[in-house]
Amino acid sequence: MNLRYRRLKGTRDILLGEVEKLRWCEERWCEVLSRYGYGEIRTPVIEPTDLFLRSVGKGTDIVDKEMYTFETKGGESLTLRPEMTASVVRAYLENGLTRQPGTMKFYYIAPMFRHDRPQAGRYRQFHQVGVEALGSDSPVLDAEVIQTAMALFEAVGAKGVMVQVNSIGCPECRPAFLEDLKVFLKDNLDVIPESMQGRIDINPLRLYDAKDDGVNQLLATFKPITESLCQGCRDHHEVVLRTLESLGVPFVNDPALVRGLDYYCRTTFEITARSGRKQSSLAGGGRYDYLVEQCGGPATAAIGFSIGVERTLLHLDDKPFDAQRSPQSPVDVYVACADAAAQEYALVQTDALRAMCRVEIDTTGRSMKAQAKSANLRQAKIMLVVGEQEMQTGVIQFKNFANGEQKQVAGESLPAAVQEVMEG
RNA sequence: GUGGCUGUAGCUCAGUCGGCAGAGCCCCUGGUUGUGGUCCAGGUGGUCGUGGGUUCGAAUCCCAUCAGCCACCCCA
Repeated sequence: MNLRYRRLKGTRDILLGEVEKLRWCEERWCEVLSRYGYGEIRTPVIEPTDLFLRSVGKGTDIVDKEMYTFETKGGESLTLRPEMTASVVRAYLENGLTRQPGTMKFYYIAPMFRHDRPQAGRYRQFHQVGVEALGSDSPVLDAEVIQTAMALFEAVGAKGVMVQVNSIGCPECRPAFLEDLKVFLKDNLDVIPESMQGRIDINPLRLYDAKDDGVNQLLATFKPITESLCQGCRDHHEVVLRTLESLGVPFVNDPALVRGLDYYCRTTFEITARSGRKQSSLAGGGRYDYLVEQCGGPATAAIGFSIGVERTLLHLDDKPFDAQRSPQSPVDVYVACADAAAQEYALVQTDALRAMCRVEIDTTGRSMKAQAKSANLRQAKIMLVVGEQEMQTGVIQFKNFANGEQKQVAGESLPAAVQEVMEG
């Protein structure tokens, strides 16, 4: 068909079968998250551009080339959120939650927007399920947060997921490491592809992200960041690893793991799935003890993560749902109508049924055969037939699909008759 | 931003050497003058992604272009 309108690149329509699978996952995730003490938060999808510039950070791909940014008529620069952490911190401050006692724990399942080139498990509008816990600097919380992420995968039956953990230090110990790293990288420029050389001064840690073999081998010869940590970070990291071990969370300590966002400190982690192709990185997160303060609030330690919903679903291919099932919703009672007058009569006569079950009135004017076929497709338990004769007598044809029996039921007795079948 | 693959009916796809545009499913109608899940018969539905070129003749060959998918990059 020559379509006049098409969906935008990297966006998609989610039809009934997949919606049900999504909701199945979401219900489990909400349940798990509430058991870990999280409450849902919903924030606007648009925010001031500056919120992301300053939190996620210039020099990151997200800010430099992936944000949906536009200007309003008033000249204000707005951005469709590319991630959730900055919004949650903003909301935390804006709603005066800094004075709440204890740790504030938020979760979200929400759409994000990034102008990437789409591919399997990667969209321009995609969903993340994630958490943000603000108000505690305890390494025990780090371990609990990582365990929470793993629990979310387990809840939907994701197999073969593994955590990589690292510590990238704090403003006290990281600068010295970064200086050493820069010097080291510049001494070995010939090994580093030109496309990556620009990062050395802006964000040298990101070289660890490179999948270039030469760079990887080069960095493997450099001292791991975990050996450059200050005592505080070192102790913190040790407790995180120890607690994860006690919890039985499967993890590997990976000093080459960094995160692409600027605000992280100390604990960072990533969760990957073992699978041939597809997007193997399913989730990422870490500590951000300085972000709240940087956003104008009181010094507040915090940690969070987010999971890519689409790629997690992709990884769940032994799913309990049939993606090919009918895109039409199931009903309990299907009302076949002979003509327009019968439709009008039927709508009024069956109105009371909607208090107890799902009712579809066929207003297509097709043949009775076609209408009955649809009743079957919609998995109806009962079909009512309304035509001229029924309108005159006030008695409606009532067919029970389960046993094929058909009887006549007066309009006022319909609710009782339907209820009997529904309960049987 | 770079590379690979694919575009034919609503869906899944055939289409040989360049020679009438096809199948299955879906949908509609009828068999059953008002009744499903089985069956039978018939029917609707096409800018062969788009534009150009070669040719007596192009879905098929050539060029361009657009779209989709996949991979790199990066990320979730």
